[in-house]
Amino acid sequence: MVPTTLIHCLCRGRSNILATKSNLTERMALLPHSMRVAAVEALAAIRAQADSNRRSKNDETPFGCSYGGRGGSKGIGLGLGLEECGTKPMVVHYHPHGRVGMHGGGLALVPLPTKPRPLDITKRRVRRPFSVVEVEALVHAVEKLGTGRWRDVKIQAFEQAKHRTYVDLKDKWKTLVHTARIAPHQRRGEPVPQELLERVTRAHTYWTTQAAKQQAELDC
DNA sequence: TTTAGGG
DNA sequence: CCCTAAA
Repeated sequence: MVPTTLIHCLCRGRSNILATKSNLTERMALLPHSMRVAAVEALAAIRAQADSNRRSKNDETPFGCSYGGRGGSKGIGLGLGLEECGTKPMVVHYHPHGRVGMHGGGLALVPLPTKPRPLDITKRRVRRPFSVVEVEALVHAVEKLGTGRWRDVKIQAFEQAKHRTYVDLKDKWKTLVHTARIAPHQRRGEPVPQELLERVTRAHTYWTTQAAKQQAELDC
């Protein structure tokens, strides 16, 4: 099994370059190819900077560190000693889609998280993209029940799908509304038929208006 | 537990 | 997907 999100901060403390070199290599072997390529570049760049700094300040050597990240940034990186960057510990983050990266190629140098990740990636559920069939079922249910009864939507359209909670359905609806608004080329994953997206927009507009009317009644 | 939204 | 304040 190849973990897609690396183990939580595998190397927190400092250690010499020799001890972490193999460490890092092992971890990188588990990374998807795209990330591995970026990682090599990142490490080379950071190492160069670290070497440069060390020459003038006789600091400690950098250490390898990889960990599971969130929000699109898969943690891969090289932690640098406090003095390495002249500031605080930093690590190179690789962003699959290069949105946040500032060094091109989706790379970004960000502060090394000090406090333990609040989430045990161990408990995180495996990703399960909604199929078009599921989207169809969701849209159908929302068209009839509305946007504020996810528990009912779950019971009526996903009763057998034990891995789809009503919160998941609510979240999916949110992304569907968003998907319907952005340009097709910005969408990812299995394409959702345009007609289905139109129904999403329809239902969304309808139920939003409906909720507004309800509110108006309560106001007067 | 369910709703509702931000993370 | 996760986290969680409110209801």
